[in-house]
Amino acid sequence: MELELSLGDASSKPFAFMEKAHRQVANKGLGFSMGLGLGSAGRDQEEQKIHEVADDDDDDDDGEDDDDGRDQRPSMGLPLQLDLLPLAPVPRNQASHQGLTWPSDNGSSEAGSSGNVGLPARGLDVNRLPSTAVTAAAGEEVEDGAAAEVESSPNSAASSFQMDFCIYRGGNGGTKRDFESGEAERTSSRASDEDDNGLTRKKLRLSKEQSAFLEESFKEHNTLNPKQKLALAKQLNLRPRQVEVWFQNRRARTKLKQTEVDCEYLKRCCETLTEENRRLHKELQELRALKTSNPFYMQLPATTLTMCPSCERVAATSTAPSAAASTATTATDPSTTTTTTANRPRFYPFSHQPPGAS
DNA sequence: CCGTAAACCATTCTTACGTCA
DNA sequence: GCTGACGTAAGAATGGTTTAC
Repeated sequence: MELELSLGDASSKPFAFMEKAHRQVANKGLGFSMGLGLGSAGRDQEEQKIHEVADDDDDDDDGEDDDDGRDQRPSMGLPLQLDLLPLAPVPRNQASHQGLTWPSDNGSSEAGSSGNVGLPARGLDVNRLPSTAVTAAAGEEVEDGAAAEVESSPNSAASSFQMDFCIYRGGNGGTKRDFESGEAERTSSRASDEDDNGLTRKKLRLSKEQSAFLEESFKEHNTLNPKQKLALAKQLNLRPRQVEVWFQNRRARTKLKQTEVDCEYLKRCCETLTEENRRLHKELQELRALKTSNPFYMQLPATTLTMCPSCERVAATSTAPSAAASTATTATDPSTTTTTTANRPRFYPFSHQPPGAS
């Protein structure tokens, strides 16, 4: 589990997707449902559709995949639906979303266009290039030397934050996407190993402020459209590629954590089913033994087995089978009489309360 | 069918941190 | 208590692949 970082006050309105999630809980009463696609190869084999609703843990945002059609590939196999009760609803993150605005598809919201919007009010502007670096970057991209100038104590968040924004690539290490982004390219740590003096190592990590802001953004949308990406990059003074990569890695972490949760749940299911199987085997042996000792036992037609309305089990006693069946039939609603085998209730001849039914 | 963009995935690499001699 | 080597977890970044359009 991760600690959530909070920014600003805690009185902000919950995010839209959380409201949606709560509606789902209210309407369906499902807190956790999971489908497993079985029988198909490749990625569909492990296709999982997870909706973990109202979970305060930050790895719960898979529901946001609904925003993006990519993850909606239908499972090829027959899905196995598993449901869990909803977790105790905890007030969703206490973080403020002040200033976090998302550009719509038509670009109506220009979150990053103004220096007064969003993080700059919290001091992100301090991470802009120092004057020397800006000067160096005026005609060309900032050289590694500029980053070396500002390198300071790694324990200082502010200083590292500033440094993060001052590390730029020398200009030849960009990927295709970096090139296409047209942004000043920050150096990767790999490239930075070949420093001028070979002694300094550039910081790779994003600052806490940047990560927190990205985290908040991820809670809002776990995928980005190009405009959102650009706006975030502009707000955080990062390359769009960095924002893209951060979201990709964040989705991967979310998926990994969810997979771990699913694995634990399936393990418990497996244990339960194993126990059920063991119990049924034992029951079958007892029935066979009983049949051997009393050949007339279990000669009743299936239509005489009646569902007990209280425990939803077939009513029966260890007394004379015909009498028990007839009394049970007359004592219950005839509509509960079981005649099919497709949904045949379990038969517990030795106790009214099924094992483990507590 | 082909090209492109976006997302995913596996992997590498860096950094921070804990442990221990 | 301090220090450096070492191991490890977390996260940033990369290249290849898949998928939708």
